Amino acid sequence: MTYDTALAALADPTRRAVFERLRGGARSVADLARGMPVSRPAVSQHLKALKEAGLVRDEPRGAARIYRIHAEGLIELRAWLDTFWDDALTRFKAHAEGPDDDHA
Amino acid sequence: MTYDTALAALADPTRRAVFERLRGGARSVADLARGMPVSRPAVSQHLKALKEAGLVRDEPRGAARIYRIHAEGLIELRAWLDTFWDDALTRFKAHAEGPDDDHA
DNA sequence: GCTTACCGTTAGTAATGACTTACGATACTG
DNA sequence: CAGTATCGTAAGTCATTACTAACGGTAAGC
Repeated sequence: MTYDTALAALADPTRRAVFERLRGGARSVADLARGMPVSRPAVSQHLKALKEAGLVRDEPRGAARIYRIHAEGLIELRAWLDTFWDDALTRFKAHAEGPDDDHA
Repeated sequence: MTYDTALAALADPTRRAVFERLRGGARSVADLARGMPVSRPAVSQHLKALKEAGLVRDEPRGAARIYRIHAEGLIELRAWLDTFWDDALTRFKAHAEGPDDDHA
């Protein structure tokens, strides 16, 4: 999976809430949907998007499917964010050593 | 700014491309828009969204406005991502020390 | 085998967001 | 002061997305 699919998957507030609900451990769709302001099929659709983004994994357990967070799916996103820190740090060092040249 | 606004701001492919174009240094709207598949006002709108998310800053330079990346705007998003790593690490440790209990 | 529980998908609807064109405002130059 | 360059915004259009209701499939229990 790539960071752009992870970003897009996490951008939706409801989908992100579904994702965050999984922090407490693996849960079923019905379990997740309880207490949420949207219907169970909507939660199922969001879980599908999170799965396609590589952020969650599921496994069958009887008629239910148990979903859990797949933290590895966030690796690329985190690495991408870090490149901006590296940029800022490089720029800071260059500034400390001499005049800043904005355009490479 | 909060991580949810940063996520939403970066989720759009075109807006993210605008953001990434700024890695090379501060640039004007017209400069950024050159070579992009959308119009200059569209780039301006995206820059507005990035600014509201705290991801870029601008300054006037004559009739032009110069935009540059504000990496500090990514702090909260990075911290939020790290909490998932912390969760995974905690869970791994607990697993190594004894039976895994999925539900807290 | 019927009932219950669970869930993914489809089709339809409504809301949202991305983009464009046009326009007016600001800054700079001659 | 007129012309040029730059840019943000408004209004309109269109595509995309989130959500619902309904349905059919699977698994388990009796």
